[in-house]
Amino acid sequence: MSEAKRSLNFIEQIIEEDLTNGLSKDNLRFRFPPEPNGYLHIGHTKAIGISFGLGEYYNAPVNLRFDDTNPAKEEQEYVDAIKKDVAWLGYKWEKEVFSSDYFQQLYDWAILLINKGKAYIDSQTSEAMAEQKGTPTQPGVDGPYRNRSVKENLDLFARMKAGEFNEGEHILRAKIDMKHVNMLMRDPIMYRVLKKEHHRTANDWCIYPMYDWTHGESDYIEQISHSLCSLEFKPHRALYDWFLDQVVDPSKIRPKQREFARLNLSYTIMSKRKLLKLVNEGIVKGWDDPRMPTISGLRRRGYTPNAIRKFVHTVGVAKRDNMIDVSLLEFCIREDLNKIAPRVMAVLNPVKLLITNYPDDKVEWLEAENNPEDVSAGSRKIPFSRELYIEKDDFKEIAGSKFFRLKLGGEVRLKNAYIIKANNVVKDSSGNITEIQCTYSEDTARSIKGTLHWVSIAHAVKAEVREYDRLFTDETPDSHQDIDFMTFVNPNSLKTINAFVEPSLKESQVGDRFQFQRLGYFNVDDDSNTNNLIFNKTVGLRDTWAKIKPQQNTNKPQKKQVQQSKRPAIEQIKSYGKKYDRMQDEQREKAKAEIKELAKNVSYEDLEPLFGTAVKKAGTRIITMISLGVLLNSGLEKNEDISNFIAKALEDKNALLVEEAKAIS
RNA sequence: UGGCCUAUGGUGUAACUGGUAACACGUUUGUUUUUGGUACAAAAGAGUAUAGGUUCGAGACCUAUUGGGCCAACCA
Repeated sequence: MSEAKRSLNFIEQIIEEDLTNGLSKDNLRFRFPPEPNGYLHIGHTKAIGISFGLGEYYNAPVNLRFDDTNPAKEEQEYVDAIKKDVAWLGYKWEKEVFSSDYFQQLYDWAILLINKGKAYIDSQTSEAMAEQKGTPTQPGVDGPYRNRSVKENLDLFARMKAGEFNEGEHILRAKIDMKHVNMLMRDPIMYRVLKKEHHRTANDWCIYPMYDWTHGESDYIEQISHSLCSLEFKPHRALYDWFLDQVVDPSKIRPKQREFARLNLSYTIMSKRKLLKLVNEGIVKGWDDPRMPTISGLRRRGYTPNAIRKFVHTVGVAKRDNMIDVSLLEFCIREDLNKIAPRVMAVLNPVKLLITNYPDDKVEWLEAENNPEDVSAGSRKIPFSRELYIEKDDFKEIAGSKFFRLKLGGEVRLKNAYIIKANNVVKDSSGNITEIQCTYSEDTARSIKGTLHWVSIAHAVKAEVREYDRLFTDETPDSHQDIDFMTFVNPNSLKTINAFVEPSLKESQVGDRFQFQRLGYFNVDDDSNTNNLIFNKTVGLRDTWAKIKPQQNTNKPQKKQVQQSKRPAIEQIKSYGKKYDRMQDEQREKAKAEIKELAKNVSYEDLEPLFGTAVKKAGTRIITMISLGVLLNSGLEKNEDISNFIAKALEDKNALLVEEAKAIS
């Protein structure tokens, strides 16, 4: 399509470069390598979208590889769930493979390394080894077993495999460099003894390879050309390459690891461990609870694969940390559902409406369009009668001119039906409205500002509607070092509503998606059946009326501001300099006061470099002048540099600068 | 007292080998509308972390700072 001018992300640029440097397009191959220790979540969709997206773009194969090297945490249940989720997203993998498929090859290569003197058996406790490892700022030291003979290493390793040792007694380490600046290169562990049953290899092995030893070699075995992962693996790249160096055949494809920034979504957590905690502690009903950011949760909530793929694409790929607003996800799902979801009517919070001039026993089946965005969706019939439900929110006895809904003496259109006028209300003893009395008019051609949805009471079907709010009340629940993420759990994330829906919904099936007109998008929950209809609210409609109404819950924590206040005073002052000379008078006064306050925490050494600021950058020179004034006031002696700076400013053509200079000269 | 990564509107991503910043979301306004939805139109919002330098010209190149992130599991 319009690919020609499309700008490439940095990974695509790397691939294009490799292609122009002689890599054959046929050799392009990718992989998505989840560990089967939990369910996939929205964060994974980025990694999936990148690798599988590349596969689609270049028409190259993509393997689905389960990185199952730790039998203590991995289960078949997760393998099945992951396959289901990836397939549901609409991606097709070339091969389904497992790291455990390569256990024998990995073992053989390990022996090769031992023979080359590049690996040895260490027999210390993990504490002793950790101590020798040093810290990021301190080099490590060699351990006592580092120079064991090849023969002894071979013998010990064979006996490890044979199950002669208990967990923790011996491990196999690569022999690299205990003083390396990269801690991962300080003789990393390749194999440990683990007497656990593996979900695929059962008890065939009692030694298991570590991630670093496994990953690059697996990529190489599969001849993956580009191995894409998230940024936290950047430090592993050196080791990835080192392990590859030991076994690589130059005539074959040598995989390249490249890293991108992972996806962060506001108000949600992405850690599998923490997600598991929500499940285990019963905060949610399971991995597929519609409030969960898991793919299965989103699916149950009513999200479409299209919407999620669109979202991932829109988010883009780069290397800087990001925090994506949930509103973008919501936009993507609305956009998709708007095109495909049939429109129906449902009342969630009912109040009775009586049409006094409509015959008691009359029922009309009125024509209703199924989807204005899609004429081929056709139409259906809905029943209209004397007694209806409308939303409580859609009626007010007295209201201003901005209220387009029903008020006493006012007129409104009932969607797909007639125009009505409210004449009277009936209230109970405590003043609640129990009935609104109206008259209707069959002249529907008139133009009327408001249109309401409704259901006929006699025909309405009862249904349970589950409305969800965000699971956490904080924008970044798991990034507070002193506060546990569980304290931000929103106690009101689920609201169960007894609603009334139009009769055509009686036959709806699990998974069906609808737009409840004027309310939002809903789908039929997995728990639903014909006798007990249950809907999930996927997402509300965009609601400009809600913005007009006064709100209380929208004060977002201003992250940027918080960060800014932690910056050194001089940095904050500098950022004022950029715009100072362009500010409105009032703003400028405020800024000036702020600068004077900040300047109290600034030393002369901080300020001095700014004296050299280019002439054209008047703003910076002004804020420097103001800060200098504060310093002089608190006892700083004038020196030659200061005098020169002031003298030069006095001759400047910027009036503000001259003014500030005069003030302190 | 280390290494690596990173810094562009409120958010996310762009900007071909240097030519003063684009797209999407969000925000605001208007038009259309039997959904306060959708669609359409428009507006506001960034001197590209800071300072210095190279250059006729720097978001891009150089230098020095300053934020932020990652790295010490027999996890992946």
